[in-house]
Amino acid sequence: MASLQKKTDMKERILETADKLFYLQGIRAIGVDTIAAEIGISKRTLYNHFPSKDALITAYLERRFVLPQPSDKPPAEQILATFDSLQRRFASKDFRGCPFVNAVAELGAEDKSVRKIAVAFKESRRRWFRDLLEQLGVADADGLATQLAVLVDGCIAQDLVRNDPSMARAAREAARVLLKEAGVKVGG
Amino acid sequence: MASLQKKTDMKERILETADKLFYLQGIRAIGVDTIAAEIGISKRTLYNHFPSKDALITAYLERRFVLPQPSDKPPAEQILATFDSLQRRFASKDFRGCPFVNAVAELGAEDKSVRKIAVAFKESRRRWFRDLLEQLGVADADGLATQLAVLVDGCIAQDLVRNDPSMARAAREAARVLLKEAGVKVGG
DNA sequence: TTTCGGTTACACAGACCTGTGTACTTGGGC
DNA sequence: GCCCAAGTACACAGGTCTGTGTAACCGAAA
Repeated sequence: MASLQKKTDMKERILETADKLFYLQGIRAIGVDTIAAEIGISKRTLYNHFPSKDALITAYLERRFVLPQPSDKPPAEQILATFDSLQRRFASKDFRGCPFVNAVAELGAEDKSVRKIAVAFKESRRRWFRDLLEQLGVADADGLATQLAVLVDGCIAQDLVRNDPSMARAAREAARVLLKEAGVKVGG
Repeated sequence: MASLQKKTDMKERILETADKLFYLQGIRAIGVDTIAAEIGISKRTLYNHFPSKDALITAYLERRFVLPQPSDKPPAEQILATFDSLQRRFASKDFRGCPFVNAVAELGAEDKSVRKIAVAFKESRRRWFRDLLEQLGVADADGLATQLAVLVDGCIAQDLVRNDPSMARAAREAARVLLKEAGVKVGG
């Protein structure tokens, strides 16, 4: 089974490298040769693990589909912490927007499978907000969750263009006001 | 002077077509051959009007740099009308997100001139919001303007992925709450 | 030792890209 | 009628891309 282990290792190494290059430089900007060269493997090996670049793109996006860890912190705190976490990520030079939004922007709407993953991701985050808001007893949890999701993608887009992490603070402040207006007791 | 007229016409025709194709299908996805073929001109003619594809990309984005018309409607109404206008544009099948955000996503951060135009555009809209908020006597006009700009780009990104014009309504509702909280009297 | 899965090196097809070079046509102004 | 700017037709250089074909290699398991 050592060979099988090695096989999955190789697949993961390819995905890691593809992730880094696709995300930082763009999916269309990176060729499979570049990915193989970066790892130091032959292009043949890459194609033995993924049947096509499209499959690699799909796997890249699926790997980026990470849900927030469940937490026992108060829901309102979790919601606001989302924006603090974003602000920290904005500060990194390796942050370059939302990979799903970027992929849809790059590949166009005709690419069904990519758009499907992107929609699923956006909806999963909106639902995460909604569940927390329901725990808080917010009347229109669904509507407010949508507004929070808009704030998240808004500050991400703004930071992508401007490279200004304070966009996350602005979004956080807006979120705080919306929560308060919805009757949620909220701290700092 | 008829020939000069024709010359500018040709340049404008090239730009129009480049705009349509770049915006709907992506800058990297469209080659200069495709643009020339769509107009029915030779590639040589295109290169007689623009020295390079980069120049065409820059001109495309500059042409998209349209400021809102000055209006004598009440400032709060103008602000909220922004989101109504977005909602109408979302409903069109030809809407595919913000061309500036898309260009930065596609071409990467290394492309200085593209990013510069994108930043200028984002900032010009934020300033437009800020001026209106100052007319309304809002205390932190600058901060609130940033929040409104975040809402705009947020619902655009959401609609790009989801194709759901109601994202503009959600952003509008959030904007209404933020305005009210800032002490602005605001209608529906 | 033999076998075999995974990998390598490398050439190649076929497509597409940007940008140029060149000789030809066409139509309006003199 | 002639000129000349603008556009056309078309080949081509030189690069990139995805994906395949093939023969050799290497290390571990039988």
